[in-house]
Amino acid sequence: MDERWAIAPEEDGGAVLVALHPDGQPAGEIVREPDLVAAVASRPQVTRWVWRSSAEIYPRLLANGVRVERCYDLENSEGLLLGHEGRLGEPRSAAAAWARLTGAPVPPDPPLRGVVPGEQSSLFEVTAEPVPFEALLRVYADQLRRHQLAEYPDRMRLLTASESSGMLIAAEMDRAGLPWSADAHRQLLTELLGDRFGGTGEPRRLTELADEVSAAFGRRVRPDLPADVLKAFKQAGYQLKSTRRWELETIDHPAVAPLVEYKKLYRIYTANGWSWLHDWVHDGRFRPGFVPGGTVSGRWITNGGGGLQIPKVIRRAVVADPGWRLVVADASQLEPRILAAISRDPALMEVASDPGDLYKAVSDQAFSGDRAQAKIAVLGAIYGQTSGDGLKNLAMLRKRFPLAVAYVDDAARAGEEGRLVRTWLGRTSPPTGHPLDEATLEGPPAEDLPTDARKARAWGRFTRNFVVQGSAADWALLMLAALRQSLTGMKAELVFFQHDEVIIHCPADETPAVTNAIQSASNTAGTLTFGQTPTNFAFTTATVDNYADAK
DNA sequence: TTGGAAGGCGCC
DNA sequence: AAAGGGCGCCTTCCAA
Repeated sequence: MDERWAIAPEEDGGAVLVALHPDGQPAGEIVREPDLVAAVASRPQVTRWVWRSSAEIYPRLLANGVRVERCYDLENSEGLLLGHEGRLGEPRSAAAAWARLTGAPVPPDPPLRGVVPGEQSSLFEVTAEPVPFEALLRVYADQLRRHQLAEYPDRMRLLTASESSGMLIAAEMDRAGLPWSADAHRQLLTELLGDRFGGTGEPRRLTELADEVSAAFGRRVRPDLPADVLKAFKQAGYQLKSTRRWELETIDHPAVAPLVEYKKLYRIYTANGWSWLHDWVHDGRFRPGFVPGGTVSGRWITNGGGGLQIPKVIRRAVVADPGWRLVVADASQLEPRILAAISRDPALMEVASDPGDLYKAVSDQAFSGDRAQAKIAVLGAIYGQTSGDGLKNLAMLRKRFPLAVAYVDDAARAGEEGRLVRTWLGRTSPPTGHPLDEATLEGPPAEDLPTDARKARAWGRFTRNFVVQGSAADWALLMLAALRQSLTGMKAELVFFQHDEVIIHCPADETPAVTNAIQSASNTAGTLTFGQTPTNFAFTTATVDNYADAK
């Protein structure tokens, strides 16, 4: 019933494959077949395919109408195992893993990015070094052994299995695409930005706003040059540190309003304007190129197109096909609920057992009904707030939810002391010295602390957030896998995923079943990931024709 | 010409 | 209320 096979493509379109024992050893003869797609399609009894890389194989299967139930993605799992072993950043290709097993020189990974807009993502697809099939089998067996050495082997197995499942889902979502109306998008752009000068030039509205800014200063000022803007304000008697919106809005000057509006529209023009539409939307679909586990914390990224940063105002262009609907579902206040589950704080779990407004419930417990204060305190604890009311409120939070606050405080201390932290399922933070810490630690205003101490603090804020954000990503993978499972046999398709939100495109008559599937996937994921806890991972679900109507 | 850093802002 | 976590993308600026 749990039948697993290893498979590898050959250059001529064929494949080599073999049945496997549970310990990864071959359970029969290695066979060669002339057609990879047929080899998979003719073995529906196989419940898990072990392969080097889903990106290498699965798009081809999907293009030929073949779906698989589960897979084990060797290179993705190698990355997770290396991370757990404190070796994040070492090459994770099958060739590298094989080289480490044999003591040969370890080849570096091929670069991750650089795909053409609109094409399928292609991790390791182009330049991956070939590995003998036997090497693949050996690496697999060794990975099974390394799972056993993990801090929590069962959780580690769940992690690699669910992220492998994420790989399948990513490929399926990219194949389906997010329904996108180019006409609606163009109409929206014209409403917001006006006609373009000469048909393809700068939009009229941007020109007008730039003129208003200049008029307010009494001289020509280019709003997209921060240095120019700062100089102009200085001459007008305002000493600003930056031209960030929140700082601009603290002063009273006639240039502020048109400037802020200009920035907003300029951003839409450059990031999601006509050229974006041309590059990224084809045949009524936007295909972002999802990359599961693309960030160290396990959140997904997209391979170009800014797929996870679609501005709210642009969502008007996401339109269901005729007779179809979009079921838009997002997990309510996910991160505090995750914190409840991982810290096992009884009071916070009690609060999180209610699907209703969590911040309201916290404020009833600890902030005499002040929801805003409660929200600041909770988010401050998760993010590592360093100043302001959050600190004062943190004391209150600590009193009522001691285990929850201690959990993130411990993670912060671990980071400050240079130790690793892990998500619930075992995804592990990068060691200090990872390129990330240089990037993270620049910046903030000079404190009265030596550089080293400031860096340690910043790294502590990172590890503090890592355990919550990353465990949320753990949960999301299992939720997606469960949801995919319950959608099999239906016409409904998963078409979008963004951290704590999913969109399913389905025929109108399937919407009740889809809505049920989401809540049950959420419950399943909660128990599978964290075991039995009272925590409720509530979803708010909206059935709409247009994404912009979802909230 | 190209590549990286910095400024800024979109999403969660 | 303050500017704390994770990202991507576009721009300008500057050095190679």
